[in-house]
Amino acid sequence: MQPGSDDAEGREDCAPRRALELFSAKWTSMILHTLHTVHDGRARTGVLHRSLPGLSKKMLVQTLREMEHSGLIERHVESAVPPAVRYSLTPLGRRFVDLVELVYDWGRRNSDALDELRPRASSRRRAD
Amino acid sequence: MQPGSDDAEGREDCAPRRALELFSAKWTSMILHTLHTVHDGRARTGVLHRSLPGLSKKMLVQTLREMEHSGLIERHVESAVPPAVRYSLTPLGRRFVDLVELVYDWGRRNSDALDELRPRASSRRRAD
DNA sequence: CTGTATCCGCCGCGATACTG
DNA sequence: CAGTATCGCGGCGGATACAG
Repeated sequence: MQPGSDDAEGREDCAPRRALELFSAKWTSMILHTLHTVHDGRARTGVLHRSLPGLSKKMLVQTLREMEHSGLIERHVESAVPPAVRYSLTPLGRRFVDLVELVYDWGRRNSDALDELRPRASSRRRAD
Repeated sequence: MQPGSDDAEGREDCAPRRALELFSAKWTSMILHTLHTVHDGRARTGVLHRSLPGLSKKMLVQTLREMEHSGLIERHVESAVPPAVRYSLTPLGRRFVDLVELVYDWGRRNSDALDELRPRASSRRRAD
């Protein structure tokens, strides 16, 4: 698929597509959720990292960069030595978190249906 | 990260996590959206495929399998020769589509903020 | 503490060919 | 038309080492 051509079902839906992309990023939603509910919208890198056990440092930083670039969070350097950096939600980030929380709520409401199977996205060997 | 240990911030949040996984699957939401809004919740494979220009056949079928396994859709073989298969939303699928539509709406409402930047997930060489 | 750079295995995903 | 199998590449993401 060429970079010049559109990718799927027309351009008029590109904004919703961007919203889906935000959710597709593996850790974005969880980082935002943690930042919002655990740290009240503002936290230092290390603290955030410790709140997300399965997340490697590399992915944390990389995702934070993307989130910053997407306008979901802001990066504040509070001291240079020793380095102290805090990340906080932007207005867009706060609006997106609301959506993320809706997804979390949906998951909780449908936990019984979701627990019944193992979806195991991709590369499954058998439907068993 | 070991398979035996939990992966992030505890198990009590596994259902929300599953919900996020559903969104993380690249095409699931769009297929569901198309199936729901364009085909009224029920469509044949080829028709669905033609409604999603950027999606390869392989990914379509693979994603449909996963969605079926996740309980979002049902597969109906309506005739064997020539093969005619239809996919339709399950109750869970219908509930999930509602959520997907919320995300689409959110994207449309925030299209101005989303259009201002190119998030380009991963492997970016420069911040602008 | 915060962040970058490099190496590298794994697999997501498209292209192609084939079955019924 | 619906689906599977195989190959191949690009990049996701972990581990490690390094810098300020």
